[in-house]
Amino acid sequence: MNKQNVPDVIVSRLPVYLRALQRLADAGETATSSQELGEKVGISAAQIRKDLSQFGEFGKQGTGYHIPFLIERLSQILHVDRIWDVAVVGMGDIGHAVARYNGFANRGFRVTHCFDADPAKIGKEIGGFIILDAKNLVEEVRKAEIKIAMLCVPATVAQDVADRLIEAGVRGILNYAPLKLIVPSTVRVQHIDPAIGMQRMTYYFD
Amino acid sequence: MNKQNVPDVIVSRLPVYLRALQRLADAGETATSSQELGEKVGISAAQIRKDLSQFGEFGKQGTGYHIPFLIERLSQILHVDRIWDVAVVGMGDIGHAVARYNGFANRGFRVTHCFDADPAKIGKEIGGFIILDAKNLVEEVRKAEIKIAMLCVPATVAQDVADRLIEAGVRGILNYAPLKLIVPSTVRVQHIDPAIGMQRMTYYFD
DNA sequence: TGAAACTTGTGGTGAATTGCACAAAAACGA
DNA sequence: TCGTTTTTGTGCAATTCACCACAAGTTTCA
Repeated sequence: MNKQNVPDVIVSRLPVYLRALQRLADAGETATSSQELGEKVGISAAQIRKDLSQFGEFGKQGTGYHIPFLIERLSQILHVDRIWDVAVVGMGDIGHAVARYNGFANRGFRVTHCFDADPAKIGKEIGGFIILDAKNLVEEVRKAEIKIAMLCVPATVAQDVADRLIEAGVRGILNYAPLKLIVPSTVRVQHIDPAIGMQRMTYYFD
Repeated sequence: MNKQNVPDVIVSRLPVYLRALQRLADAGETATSSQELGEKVGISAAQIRKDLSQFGEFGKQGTGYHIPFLIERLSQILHVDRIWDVAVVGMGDIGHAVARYNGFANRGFRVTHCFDADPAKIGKEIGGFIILDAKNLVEEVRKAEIKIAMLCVPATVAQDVADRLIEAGVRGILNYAPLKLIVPSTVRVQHIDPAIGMQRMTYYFD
């Protein structure tokens, strides 16, 4: 259960397990096995058992895993047994889409703040939120105690905005800008770049 | 240069190198070193040299790498020394955003076809394209010889749409639906799920 | 009841990946 | 010209990671 000892590669798989379990639960299932779960997520059964064993003994021999219980434990481990408020910065096409994204429901997140620097956009409404002036980003994010941000600004200003988010207390950034952010080791970054995903596929094409 | 022998993990880093090199080129730079590139992408210099050496000797001792040449070679290796036509299926918020995404410019891709099954959306224009009827997906995709698709439909129909894309000749799918697709080994899938990215960060939060 | 069928958690093993260190080559400067 | 600096490509070592196999616990069913 010691956080220091769990490799990143294992942590990165836990959300995948959780997502599959929630789909099973939604389908009315109450029990599963490492075998079945492995087929759903494309990971070997042995791998799943070993990953989960890092955090405790959640299964029962002969029976497998009780889905609601495993969901509860994984949610606790991943700290999504609560709702995290999220700020979206940059209200272009991507920011617009993620702000309205309904895929966060029951997964631990909700967008509560949207920012943009463009005067033409400030004050407009998107998905029930008023777009706030990016000038007040540090102040607003700090006041709302937001720890997670989605960065949807152009690459040219991404590092600057990231610095200000961190100054405001943000500890995790989902980065849609096509560059690597330089952040302190206390801050986590996840990169999302569709073009990189596509280039990882075209390599294998003729 | 043998494709079979290059591990996936190395291939997955090449687009990251390419992206950083293109940024350097845009900034007017013509030369770089594994050291400098490593700092830009957050990967050790030795790792970068070893990765590149899988495909040839692109650098020169004492000098480093000539950026335009390395961009050219990496583009060839990743098969983005051409433009791939891309189909977007599902014109919800995400599909809308990726169809209009301008981050593909100069990275080997352009959206040419948009599909949706909703009669209210069919025929409407998005980013210069008319939304086509998903009923004709197989026929249209095959006719246009499209090999890459972005899947932005709800999870409930994602597998079915993926099957039809593959039937139509698609060999790579960028999947925004929150589930693992079952595909033949000849087809590549890249998953994009913002919630999973965020849960990979909250694990490390208190 | 008892045997057969399942399934977990884990020790051991082999493979894959990363990091280190250095020879060799090129550039630079005095 | 010649020593110093820079940098690549790579053999080797160390680490990390994934997989196999099995004892032990549980359920099922005759």
